[in-house]
Amino acid sequence: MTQARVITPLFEDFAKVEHHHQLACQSCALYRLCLPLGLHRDDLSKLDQIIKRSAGFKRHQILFEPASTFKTIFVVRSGSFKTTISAADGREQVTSFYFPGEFIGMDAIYQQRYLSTARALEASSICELPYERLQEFSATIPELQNQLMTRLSKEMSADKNLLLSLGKKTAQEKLISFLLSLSQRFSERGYSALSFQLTMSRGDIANHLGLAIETVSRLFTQLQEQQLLTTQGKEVTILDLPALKQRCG
Amino acid sequence: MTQARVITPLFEDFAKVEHHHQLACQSCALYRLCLPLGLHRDDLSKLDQIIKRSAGFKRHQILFEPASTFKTIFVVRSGSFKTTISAADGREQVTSFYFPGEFIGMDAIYQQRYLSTARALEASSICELPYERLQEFSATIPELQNQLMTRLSKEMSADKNLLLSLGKKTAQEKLISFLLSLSQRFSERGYSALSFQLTMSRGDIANHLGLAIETVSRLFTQLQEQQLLTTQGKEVTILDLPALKQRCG
DNA sequence: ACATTTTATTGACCTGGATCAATGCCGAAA
DNA sequence: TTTCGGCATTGATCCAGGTCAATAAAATGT
Repeated sequence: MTQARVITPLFEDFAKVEHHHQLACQSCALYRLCLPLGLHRDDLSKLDQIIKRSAGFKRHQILFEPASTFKTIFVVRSGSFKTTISAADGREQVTSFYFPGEFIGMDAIYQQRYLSTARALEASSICELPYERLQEFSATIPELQNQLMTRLSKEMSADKNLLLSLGKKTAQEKLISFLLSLSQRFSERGYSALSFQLTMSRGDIANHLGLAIETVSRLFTQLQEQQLLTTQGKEVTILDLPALKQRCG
Repeated sequence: MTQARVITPLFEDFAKVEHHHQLACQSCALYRLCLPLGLHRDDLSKLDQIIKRSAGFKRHQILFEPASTFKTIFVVRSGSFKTTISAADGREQVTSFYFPGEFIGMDAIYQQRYLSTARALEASSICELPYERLQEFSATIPELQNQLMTRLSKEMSADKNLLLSLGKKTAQEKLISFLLSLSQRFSERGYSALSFQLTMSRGDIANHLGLAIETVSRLFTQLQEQQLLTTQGKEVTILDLPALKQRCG
């Protein structure tokens, strides 16, 4: 709870955006993490004009589903999202979590329709990038094209690392790898690397890592007993980062 | 063995390439599956000039490793490859298999170095696409840029589907899904969808699917007992495709 | 503030697939 | 054609993590 207070200010920065939908990229708190990074001033203002800043999403609200046709890549502006992919019989796999500055929906470019379902994990807002316009712009702005390819490639790298986790790691290694990846991403966003709020449920984490909820719960208990971290509900505080890094495989 | 004879002709088409390294894309047997698809005649000949057709790779030969710096995207011309990603302690996960017309190394764009190791599964050959030149060309050939993004997105889709397999499917469902994906890809390449040679070992399959070799072996036996397919060593013949599709989850 | 629902924890027990251990098979080298 | 070394198959046993069941503790709505 003490930590929640530390985190609040920046979340509020992002949240303010909801009251200024047409806030320019240049003055966005996410600038250095987001698509426009490295673009020239005038290219940026062109880009600015095609970006639609969308109104807020409520917890559990759906951003897109496999049914919907692909037109847009989404960038998280505030809050967080998860994507899930479904088997024919309804079993779901949580494929990724997305935080401010991250792109959602890039797997839809091939096939021109979304492969997964994206849902808000909390009150969140996004920017919409119309993919066709983005493509047009890319022709004249090489740096934009480069950014898009890099983003695709980055998500692919993350997916391949998750494949390694799911295929070869023990339950404890999976959870530790996951927490370290969150820690890394939070710290890139200016939050503490050692203490953060999980915006997803235990169920989401378990599903994402191919584990049962009960196993995740027991692992948290176990990691606390080993003095590696502490939890209070959704808050995680890392006590021994080096030890965790050493145990993630 | 009878089937091997059916398959041979096309493999030979691809193999001939090794004796004509500078064969133009326009006359390549893979044209309709490959990057140049949809490019105009003159754009294509420009692209042709930057592509290096490489000499043959032997079975187990390494195409690239994580140490090597990224300069090139590879396209399989004949044969097949696997990529593996390693944990700190040496455990490896086979992340993908690649067949003619498929792109290897796209996860290296972000970070500008290869994340994985790529090895030939059999005698194989490739085309090298220098990434920087490709980027330059993309600026003037929108269709090329589109093709690249689509390829990235396609591999990402495949990875997400594998995540679903690894995270939520039973051993049998994993193997069936894998075989159906191979069947699909072989048929796209003009081979039989119902009878094909596995170019990878049981060990590679097991590793890829997060299973033990013994489990894969038992599953093949089991699927044969259920009259769903037959195997003779590396050759698989699907007997009941609808039943398999129904059992893959 | 209270009731209701959802989410998390903990314990007892079970099982799918891993591991260990032979044995069989096939292809390359001589 | 024989021998050798890596693959593949099959059986016996084991265990990490799943499932089932009961609380407990948060969220959420009224």
